[in-house]
Amino acid sequence: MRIGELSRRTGVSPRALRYYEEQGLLTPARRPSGYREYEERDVTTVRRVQVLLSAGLGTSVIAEIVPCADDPDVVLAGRCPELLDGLAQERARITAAIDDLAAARDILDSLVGRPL
Amino acid sequence: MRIGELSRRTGVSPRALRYYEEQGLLTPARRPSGYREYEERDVTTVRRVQVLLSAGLGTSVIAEIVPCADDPDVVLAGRCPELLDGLAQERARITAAIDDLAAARDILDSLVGRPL
DNA sequence: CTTGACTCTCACGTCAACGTGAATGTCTAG
DNA sequence: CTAGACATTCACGTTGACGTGAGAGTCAAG
Repeated sequence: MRIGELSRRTGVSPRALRYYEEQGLLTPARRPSGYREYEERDVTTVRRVQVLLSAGLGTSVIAEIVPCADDPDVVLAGRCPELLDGLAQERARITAAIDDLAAARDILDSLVGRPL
Repeated sequence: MRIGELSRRTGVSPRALRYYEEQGLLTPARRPSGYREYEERDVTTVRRVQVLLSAGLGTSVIAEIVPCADDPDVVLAGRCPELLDGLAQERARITAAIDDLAAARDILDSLVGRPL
């Protein structure tokens, strides 16, 4: 499929999809015309990328993750052992971020007079 | 106290403190020399600002909140009724952000093979 | 009086994930 | 064959919360 269809099916702008390629998150084939040709699995990849981005992961980190999880069935992990450390760190970062948000929400609540 | 001490006591850079003033989050007095003179309560204010910033609130929103909570004892809320709506929205935003982060964390876990 | 730490005000630089044209080429339906 | 939708590659613009000098004034200590 071409970039427009992938864009519609994922809700991600063509510009963003080209940006993902520039960052190494996607590597679509090219037609003789230069048009990008995407695969079905790229739909899944793009969705996964979106979630990870919203989690605050940078494109460089995601670029390391994506190829390790290229088989959606096996979904496994031990494939890229050297990533486990980094992923654990990211997980900790996310947990910390959640805690921070909860703390900020508590502050808002106290400002509004809602008891903790 | 001057900007350096406030910086040390809050862990916030002088540049950031000047930025906060520019955004209306702080309004320190000035010495004849032009030096900023901060009060004790500014330490608390800065810390609160930090938490709210980390929660994703913009400086303009915080600028509206800070003066309404200037009395840390009264901590009350109804003082600025017109803010309640906005704050409720922000609260919802924070809650949504927490949910997103939790979802992303679950995805990371599934990638690592950890069961949900 | 001078040194050094501290402060001041511009004002441009940074980073991330794109948005937004501009100029041009490709494809497909009538 | 031609119009229109869709694609390409630059390349600069955006947003927020600051970082980073530059050039100059201030202040306490020796």
